[in-house]
Amino acid sequence: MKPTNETKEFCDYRCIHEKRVTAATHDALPGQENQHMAQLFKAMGDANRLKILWALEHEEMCVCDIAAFLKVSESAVSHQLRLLRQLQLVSNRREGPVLYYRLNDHHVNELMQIALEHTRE
Amino acid sequence: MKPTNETKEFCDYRCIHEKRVTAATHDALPGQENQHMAQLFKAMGDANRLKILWALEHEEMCVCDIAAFLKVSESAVSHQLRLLRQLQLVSNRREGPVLYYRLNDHHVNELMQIALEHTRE
DNA sequence: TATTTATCTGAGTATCTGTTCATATGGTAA
DNA sequence: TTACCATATGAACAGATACTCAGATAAATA
Repeated sequence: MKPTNETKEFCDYRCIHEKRVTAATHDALPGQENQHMAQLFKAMGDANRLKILWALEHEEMCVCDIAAFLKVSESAVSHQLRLLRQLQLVSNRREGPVLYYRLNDHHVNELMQIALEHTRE
Repeated sequence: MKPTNETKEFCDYRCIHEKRVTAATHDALPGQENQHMAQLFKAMGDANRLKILWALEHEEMCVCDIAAFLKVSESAVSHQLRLLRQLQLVSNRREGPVLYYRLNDHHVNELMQIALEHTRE
């Protein structure tokens, strides 16, 4: 699949990579930013995590609230919250033994709103 | 961890689920929309697919262009494009045996821009 | 027709992910 | 202290995912 000038002149339907690939490479995101963005989307790309983020957008909730809401175990929720915490999408506040979680990133809501529009078209 | 009114009155640090859970349930997305949104984010939550979408935002490209750009096999690209096609995020146009792919959803770019802002804060 | 190019597809496989389960930690109250 | 509650954590397991490989398909040309 190596395109060459000969093949290009010989037969005009052959793929001509160079220009497009170099253009794409030129406009490409730095690998680090691309990776970071993918990580964000991946975090939002799970039905339960997305429900958590949607709920926390409206009101802070503790782990067992979320577990009851999602109808899954508190352990499962805790694992998901750890992931969201590591990405700094949520933060928490302690009140006695109870941890109240809330959204910690204003982009998350914007992303959810656009995705919602998307589903409604 | 069933919360009851007795426990609530008895000990004020216990979780009080009912109000929050019912509030969250009230504001919750329909399961179908939630699932659809998660699917969109999941599709964008892979480094290679995100690179593809980013590249196609700038210029239409054929499969072997994309493969050369990403430095992965054409087969792998074809599998990823099928996924993106099924979600109607990209579409293609045939020119002889060559298929040129392009973005087919104006939300994708908005989402990428916000995610990019996110990474830069 | 046979051949070549570009792409697609299904099967197989290694890796990643999300859950469960058991256990640990931190805070509160008797 | 001891008991209890809310949450966190690590190991283990099942299912999902993304790649490779071999073969199929569609279009152009000889």
